[in-house]
Amino acid sequence: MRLSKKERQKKLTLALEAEPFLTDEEMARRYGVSIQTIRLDRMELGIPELRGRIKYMAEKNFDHVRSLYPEEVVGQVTELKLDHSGISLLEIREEHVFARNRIARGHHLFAQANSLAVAVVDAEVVLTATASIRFIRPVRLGERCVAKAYVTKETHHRTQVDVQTTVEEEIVFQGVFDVYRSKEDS
Amino acid sequence: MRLSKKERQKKLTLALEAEPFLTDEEMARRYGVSIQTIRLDRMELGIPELRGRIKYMAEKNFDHVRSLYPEEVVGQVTELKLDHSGISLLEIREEHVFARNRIARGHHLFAQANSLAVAVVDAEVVLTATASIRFIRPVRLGERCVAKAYVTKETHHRTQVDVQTTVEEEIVFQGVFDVYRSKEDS
DNA sequence: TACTGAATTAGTACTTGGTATTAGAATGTG
DNA sequence: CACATTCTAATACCAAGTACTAATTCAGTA
Repeated sequence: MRLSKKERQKKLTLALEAEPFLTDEEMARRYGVSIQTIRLDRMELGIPELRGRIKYMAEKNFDHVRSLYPEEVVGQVTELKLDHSGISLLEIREEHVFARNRIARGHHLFAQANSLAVAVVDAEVVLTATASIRFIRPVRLGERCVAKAYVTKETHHRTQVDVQTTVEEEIVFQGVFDVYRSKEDS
Repeated sequence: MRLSKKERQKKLTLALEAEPFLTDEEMARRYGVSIQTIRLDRMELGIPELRGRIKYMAEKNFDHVRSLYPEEVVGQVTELKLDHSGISLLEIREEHVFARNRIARGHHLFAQANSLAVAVVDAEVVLTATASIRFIRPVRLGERCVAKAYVTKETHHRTQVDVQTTVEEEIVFQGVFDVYRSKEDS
């Protein structure tokens, strides 16, 4: 057997997220099933036909020009004491959450914490080596995440940074980052 | 006399600028001419058909949105066996690296691994609970990261997923994700 | 007024990427 | 084995066209 129905449907969903301009024919070819099967899949998943998807996107573009900027650093750094501590702020917006349940994807919280951990270390090259993290409770759309980082240990080429992220004083994320650094800035 | 050819064609051009989603039929109705006349007009003016216009807009929108919006699942999922394993691909591009040294920011590798770990788990709600990760060697601009995820343990509401990311067979990242799930799909 | 050329309309065959529906075949499971 | 699920096939139909041919209408003029 090639793929289970479920797997194919999941792949199909993911594929269409990345490439919404695929025809049923092309998808049938990719997964080695008939075009009818793909159509049944779309029915079950409630995915509209190609022309519908295209039109939806075109309309979104036409009357709702989006102006989102790619963030340079994840979160807004509000305080920074090099080699000591730092604070950053991240408000959870649409682009951070799962569409289904509006819960923030873990990697955004990680990204906030990680980039802060890297930012507090004062060196030319700073890279995360290892990290141990906990997502303590789900974070929802609209919540403001405050990440606080503290340098807890420093050895030859390593720095340990503890990060704690809170939403309204409640801890939602914890991480210990072991960061590698070299060519220390003076 | 209704309108001269020139006048009609000028109006038509303007109308389509304001409302690009008009069918030939609708335009024919508006100007009181036959559908064939409208088609001849479009030919002469080099205006593509409705579906072409829509698609063009959708593509513009897609490129625009995609470059600004973080992808749903980070990386391209190429294989997926639910509750068993999965593979995803991520090519490191400009937006993933530090400008200074062109080394990928850790959180992108994490995001690839994390979203893959979440994707392989077959349940309605899937959230990362904890993770323990290691960045084994820096990944550079242009390198192709292949993340392989395997489910290694399953308990009541938890699934453990091990992810290993390689670049040309060389391990660059390792992570153990402890994933919470609920309301299993039937 | 009849003629000419441009403009318009009509009609047919064909295309893409589907929907909607019915029916049958293949596969997996109790 | 029987049965259900899953998959494939086949047909009729649709929108919104392209491509092409042919006929008709109109406007100006010789």
